[in-house]
Amino acid sequence: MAPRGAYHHGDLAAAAVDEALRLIDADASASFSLRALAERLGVAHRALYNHFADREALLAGVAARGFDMLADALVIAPDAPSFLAAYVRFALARPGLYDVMMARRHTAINGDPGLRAAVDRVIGAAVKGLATPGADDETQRREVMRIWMIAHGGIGLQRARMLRLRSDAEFAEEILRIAGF
Amino acid sequence: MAPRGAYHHGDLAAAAVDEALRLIDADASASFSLRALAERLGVAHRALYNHFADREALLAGVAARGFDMLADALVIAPDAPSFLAAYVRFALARPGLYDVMMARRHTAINGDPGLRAAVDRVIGAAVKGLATPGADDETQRREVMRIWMIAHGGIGLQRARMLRLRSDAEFAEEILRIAGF
DNA sequence: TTAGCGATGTATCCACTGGATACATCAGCG
DNA sequence: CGCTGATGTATCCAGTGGATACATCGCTAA
Repeated sequence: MAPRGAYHHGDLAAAAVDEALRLIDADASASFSLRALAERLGVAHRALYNHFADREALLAGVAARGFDMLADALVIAPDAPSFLAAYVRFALARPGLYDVMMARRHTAINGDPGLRAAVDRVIGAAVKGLATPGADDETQRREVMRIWMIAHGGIGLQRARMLRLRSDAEFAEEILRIAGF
Repeated sequence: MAPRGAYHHGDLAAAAVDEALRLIDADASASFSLRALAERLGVAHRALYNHFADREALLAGVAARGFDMLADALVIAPDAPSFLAAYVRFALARPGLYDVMMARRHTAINGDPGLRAAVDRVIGAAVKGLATPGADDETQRREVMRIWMIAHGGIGLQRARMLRLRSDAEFAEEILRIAGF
């Protein structure tokens, strides 16, 4: 909307999402305060409310950007095993962001068109990246769900250290075997 | 420790965990404040700090109780499909509690002996409930991980409405097929 | 050219939160 | 029977998300 030297700040909405991503990555959770975020942007904390209805709306913006980045990481996977590996790598590299993405509720996803579109990009990448030629649609759909469940569940359990594995590297190897690759 | 008419309140620690469970179930998240909890117990909010170091310690207590209840729900499952079904039923019936259980970090689980023991009860139930006779230990271990990943991941994706299924009932049916049962 | 309007940002306030410090109460043991 | 340590209370604090009122200034229409 405001490409260059626009008004007071430029494009505060985008800058806020950028900075929020940095803060989230920094301590692997979305525990930052709006005030800390605003201070880093050199702006009164209330200025953010001109672009986001509330904290939740800002996080929805962060989630949308996260799904976009995830889709970028997934579309280049040449086959199912590398697809799964790329997904796991993304989630373990940016755990705070992954949490924000996955914590968004149904209403948020369907309410925010940008967020919905980004999620759909990821789903599209999954359908293509996990396609098994010759299988009917129902089977393909189920295979996407199966891999996604194993990936998402494995990530959560590994992060909670419930699997008793020695390292993330060992986990990355193990999950491929478990998925049947 | 304080069985009957003990001191001022009786057993505030246990009562606090009970009441926290109610609040968590009520709005499907652990968003309650210590003050609201204390008020319901008829006690100054600071009294809780005589039993829990901080909010996180209280939630660790809640998580321990959650794992105990989950283990109770799992040990009676006669075979692998009913085990999976029971796990999913528990998590979808008490989403707030399930989140609290799964959000506990490595340090919390290993630091609190009660929590650790409760987690081990669940793992023990899984190993028994999912046992496939005649398979070697490594295979059994991997099968436990596979089902747990599918269950935990499926639950998370279903709750975020990422799977595009019509209802929790449909999900419960679908996940059994996906697990290969 | 300029008036003023709407978008953006600021100043200040509020109720509420988790947590800290200091003190009061009282069960049970010597 | 008096002391002590466990338990609970009173009060304070800085920090939080959010609200209301106002200031700034680019853009557009006359």
